[in-house]
Amino acid sequence: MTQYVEVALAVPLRKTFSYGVPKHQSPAHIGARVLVRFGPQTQVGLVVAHSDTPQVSPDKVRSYIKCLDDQALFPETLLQLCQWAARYYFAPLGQMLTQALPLALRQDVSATLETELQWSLTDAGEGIDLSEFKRAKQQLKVLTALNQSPLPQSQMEQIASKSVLKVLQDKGVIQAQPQPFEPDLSWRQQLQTNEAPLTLNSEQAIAVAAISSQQGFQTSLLEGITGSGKTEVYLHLIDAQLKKGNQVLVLVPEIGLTPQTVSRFQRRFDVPISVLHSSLTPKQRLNAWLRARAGESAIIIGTRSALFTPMKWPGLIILDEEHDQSFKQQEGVRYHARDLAVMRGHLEQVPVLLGTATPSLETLHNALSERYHHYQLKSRAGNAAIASHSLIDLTHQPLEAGISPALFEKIGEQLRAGNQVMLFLNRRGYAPALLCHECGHLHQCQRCDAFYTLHKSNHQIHCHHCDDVQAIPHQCVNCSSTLLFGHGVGTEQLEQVLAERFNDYPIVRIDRDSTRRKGELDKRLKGIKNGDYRILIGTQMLAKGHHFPDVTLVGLVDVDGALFSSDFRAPEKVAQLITQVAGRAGRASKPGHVVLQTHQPQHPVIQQLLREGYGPLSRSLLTERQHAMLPPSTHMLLFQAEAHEGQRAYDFLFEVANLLRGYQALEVLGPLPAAIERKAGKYRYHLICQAANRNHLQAIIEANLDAIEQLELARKCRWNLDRDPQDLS
DNA sequence: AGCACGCCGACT
DNA sequence: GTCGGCGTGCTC
Repeated sequence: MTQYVEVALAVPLRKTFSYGVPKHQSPAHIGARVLVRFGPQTQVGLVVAHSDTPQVSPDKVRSYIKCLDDQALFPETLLQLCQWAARYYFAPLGQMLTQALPLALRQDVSATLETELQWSLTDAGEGIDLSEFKRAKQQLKVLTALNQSPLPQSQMEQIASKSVLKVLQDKGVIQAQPQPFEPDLSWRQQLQTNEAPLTLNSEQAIAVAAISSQQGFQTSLLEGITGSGKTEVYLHLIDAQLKKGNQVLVLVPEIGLTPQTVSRFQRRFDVPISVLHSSLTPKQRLNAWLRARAGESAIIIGTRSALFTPMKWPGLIILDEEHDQSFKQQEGVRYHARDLAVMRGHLEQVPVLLGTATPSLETLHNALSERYHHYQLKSRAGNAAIASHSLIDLTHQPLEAGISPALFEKIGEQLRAGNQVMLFLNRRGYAPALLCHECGHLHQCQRCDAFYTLHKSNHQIHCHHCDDVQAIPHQCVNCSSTLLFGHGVGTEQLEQVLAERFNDYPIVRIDRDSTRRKGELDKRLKGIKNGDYRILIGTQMLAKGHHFPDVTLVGLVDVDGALFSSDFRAPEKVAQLITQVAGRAGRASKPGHVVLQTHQPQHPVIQQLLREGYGPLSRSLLTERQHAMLPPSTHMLLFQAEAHEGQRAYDFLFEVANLLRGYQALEVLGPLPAAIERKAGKYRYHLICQAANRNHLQAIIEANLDAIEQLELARKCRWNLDRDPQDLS
């Protein structure tokens, strides 16, 4: 007999809470929401289990106030996914569920689709004599229309104004009733396609044939150079699934979810598509979620969090640009959507497809060890040429805004030939520091171990780490000199210098500052496609998701900055960026050319990338990681702690290290200061744990988590766990 | 996390 | 005298 339900709540406590079932009610289903009193507050929680013994003495247990859903909110597989993720990421289940579910479901409202009101005649209205309304033309129009058939609100508003409807409603001759939601599932009966599919080349055809014949759960890596037609493979696989009446979930990087991406799917399939992007209101998000759950959305496209969208008939999960870092959540439960997508496929028993031109070493490792199927697309569809590369050695070169004479020369050449030119620099603002020319002082943020970035356009200096903004000082804070200059180069300066030097050619800049306004990014990208601009300047934002066929020259202004980052993933990420950028440019008739500026032309990563390409380089990097005992051949867990009083954070991690130090299977490094030791006034430290065996890591941490949480210092600093950290900053 | 309770400093 | 600062402790 079920007397109690176990409820997961949105609190950072690694446990569930027992509640009683209100009298004369049957217990809420597992997966349903309940409204509960929790301490002095009322919260919405999710029932995750039934039991007949509460976790605390029965006199402490309260009953829940009411049940909000008469059935489970989502299929059991999704609850299992969240339970698995909570365990894997050492996170409270309630917190994981909170991140997975639409925000609107945390309110005390029923999870049903908003339905439209339907207007009809009342019984009194049916028998009414229309001649009474000869002089009320508007009212007559309404009554005549409804005499034919009931009409939804949207159509009624076309016929007459709200006030007219109100008058008739008050007379008791017409009524408005909510229509029950009926999902439109017609796409499952007869699949309508708009555009005809393209003919596949043999590599594409092999991948499509193999993947579409997969039964149950399989993971495949589709490694295809840019322009090799990965999307066409996706579209063929989606087609096959839709024909079977199955839904397809497509996950894309944050920046890649543009109207153009969605329209590519809409042009091909005449089916309902749900798009889950960050600018939806909570209500819109819930609607998209409910339509997917009801099976109405044939295709669901979204970023990281769309991974948790329920599907009635799941058929396939596609994760595009698998290597993209935006799939890793960086707040709350730090899950990786790629890894969870694979787990979801396993739980739902559907195939998972990871596509990219530049596989992450994690995925490559799985593919090479045959855990994943591996399909390669090596030729560019439509015979588009692969961009050529060259290096510019910056040593002893005079630079202007970081650009060498040789690069200026090439830019001029291409512009005069009527082509577009694209320049990358991964630093926004005018200059990454403000320098005093008399005493050499670099203006530093008071709250961070970082320099202010100079933003000339809005006359500010801005700390990119804590968001502090100040007016540009007139005098040096150290020596009062007025000779203050920007030190180093950012995209804003690059734009200014190029605009002066090539003043005949329109220029566009794409970075976080220039695209802050909603719709601005899309507007600028459209302008580029249109040929409105000839010089394109941007940070990594520009490298993602878009092909620019008229660009014939791509310049990476500063490769060294990225290459010499302290992060062990830096070489992998640089190689991905260079390869991705190269793939964005050029077309068959006008091949692109990529120029890398570096002070280290002999750097082995750069050398191998240019000579052999990303494929061989990534395999070498993988071997190096294995020798260095770094992921993916080992499993990593990062403890991060921060406090205003740095010693507390350090001491906490020191005690954690002491708890964990005794295990053979676990290597513990640190505590070490974070790359930026002080950020927004807080001191930050890291403790890195590594294990060759992930089950050992799991077991050791699980065995010690309670003790860690109970450390006195645990409450005196802010700390969190990051499993499989992507970024050790 | 949120919220209450509680114990010390600067204000009408 | 009280308002309010945030340290501490608890939530079925």
